[in-house]
Order: sequence, then structure tokens, then C-alpha cells
Amino acid sequence: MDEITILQADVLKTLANPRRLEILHALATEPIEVGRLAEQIGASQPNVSQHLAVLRAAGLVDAAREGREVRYRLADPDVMVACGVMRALLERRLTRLGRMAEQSAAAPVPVATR
Amino acid sequence: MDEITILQADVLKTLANPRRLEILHALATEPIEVGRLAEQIGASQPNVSQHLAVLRAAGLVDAAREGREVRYRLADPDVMVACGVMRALLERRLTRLGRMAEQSAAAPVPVATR
DNA sequence: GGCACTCATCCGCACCTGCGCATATGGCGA
DNA sequence: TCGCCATATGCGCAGGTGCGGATGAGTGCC
Repeated sequence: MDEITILQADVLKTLANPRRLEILHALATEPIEVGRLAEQIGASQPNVSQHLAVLRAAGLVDAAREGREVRYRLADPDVMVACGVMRALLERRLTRLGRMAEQSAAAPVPVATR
Repeated sequence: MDEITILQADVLKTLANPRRLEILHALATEPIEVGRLAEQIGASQPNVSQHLAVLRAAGLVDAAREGREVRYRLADPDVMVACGVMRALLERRLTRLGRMAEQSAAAPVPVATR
């Protein structure tokens, strides 16, 4: 099997978690320390630290010690570009489904809509 | 947590598998039937069928019966765009790492820690 | 109808993942 | 040095995933 395909699957596996997406999204705005990040996304500190370790192992984020805190930042902003493309795609799909739901709600059965 | 973030994680989870990436890549070239697909990527028929079911459930591919065969095609070619962006990103990273490896052949760097 | 062929689904297994929790590690100030 | 703070790591558990093998379901041909 193609080498890069396996690599891509690995990266995708790393991205395939809502918490980690949330973390990356937060890091896209600005570099931030673990504690504030945990508070910001409403997760426990160990949990966030674990996810950050996964992201770091995949080379998606970089860590930098600053005093007794550790500030994380995106290693490669281009990853967010790929995520953005996919997100835009999903939004298009959602609106399309929304329109279809409206249309089919208007046509068939005029049952009490709530 | 954001609704679309969870949705995106789901799609990513669907993509995060080398076999499925391989399947999508094959489907990007042309629609194809299950048997030929299995033969093409060197996997068993039940295995391919299972992966196709996952892809179909995620709305990434469409199935069409034709005689006693079933031909699958990409539901939304834009997904391959997102994959392409990511793949290009990975290739850039690989070549960069390759150059770094050449330069510092004596002093290895802790790169993709896996 | 019976048969051959293509595809889908079920089952059991080994493996991995994410979480909460407790605890270890590292740096700073008194 | 001693605690305090921020972060990292280890552990056990519940749930999910991918696979091979066997089997079920749909279709066309005789």
C-alpha cells in the first residue's frame, strides 16, 4: 500500500476527534497555555494534556516552556486550511440538506408541525 | 461543543483509514464495482464491502445497482479536494524532513515520533 | 425452479482509544 | 530546601474498530 496514504490516515486519525479539533481551532487564534486552554474548552487538565501530547506526536503542534507554563502553538497553519476546506464542504452539505428538509416539509403531509 | 465540529470529527474518523483512502482514491478515477475494486486494492470482498458501507453511511459515496453488480462512485468530489490539500501538505513536510535529514546526517532530529 | 454469481451482513476476536482518577515530574519563589 | 503551581504520565475500564471466516440476500441465466 502507498506509504503516504498510511501517513495521511495517521494524521486523519489524529484529527478525528472533536476535542482535538476544538484545541486546534483555539490554537489557530493564538498560542495558549495548557491551563487556559483546558478552561476555555471546558475539559480537565489531564485530558487536554493528553490530547496535546497526541497532537505533538503527530507534529501538528509545538510546545514551548515559558516559566512554569507551557505554551502550545500550531506547527503548520496549513493544516487548518485543509480543515477549513472540509468544514466549508460540510456547511454546504448541511444547508443543502436543510433546504431539502424544508421542501419535503412543505409538500407531503400537512400534519401539525410542532 | 460546536455541532459542526462533532460532524467534522465523524467525517474525519471515516477518512482515517488507509484502506478507505485507497478506495476513495480509486473511486476518484472512475466509478467501479465492488469485486473489481477489491481485486484492485488487494483486499477481500467482505472487507471492501464493509468499508464501502461505512463510506456510504457517511455520505461520501453513492451506490448504484447495475445488473447483479453494484457500482460505487464519489458522492462529493470536493472531499478529494480536501484530501488533496492535506496530501500536498504532507508531501511538503516529507521533502522538508528529507532535506533536514540530508543536512544533519550526523545529528538526527526527533521528528515524527512514532 | 435451480443454479451461479455478486454483494451485504453477521459473528467472534484482538487491538486501540478516550476518559476519569491518582500520581509523578519540573520549575519558581520564600 | 521546602512547598506550590502547572503540566505530564500511569492505570484501569468501557466502548469502538478492523479483520477473517461463514452465511444471508438479491439478480440474471439455463
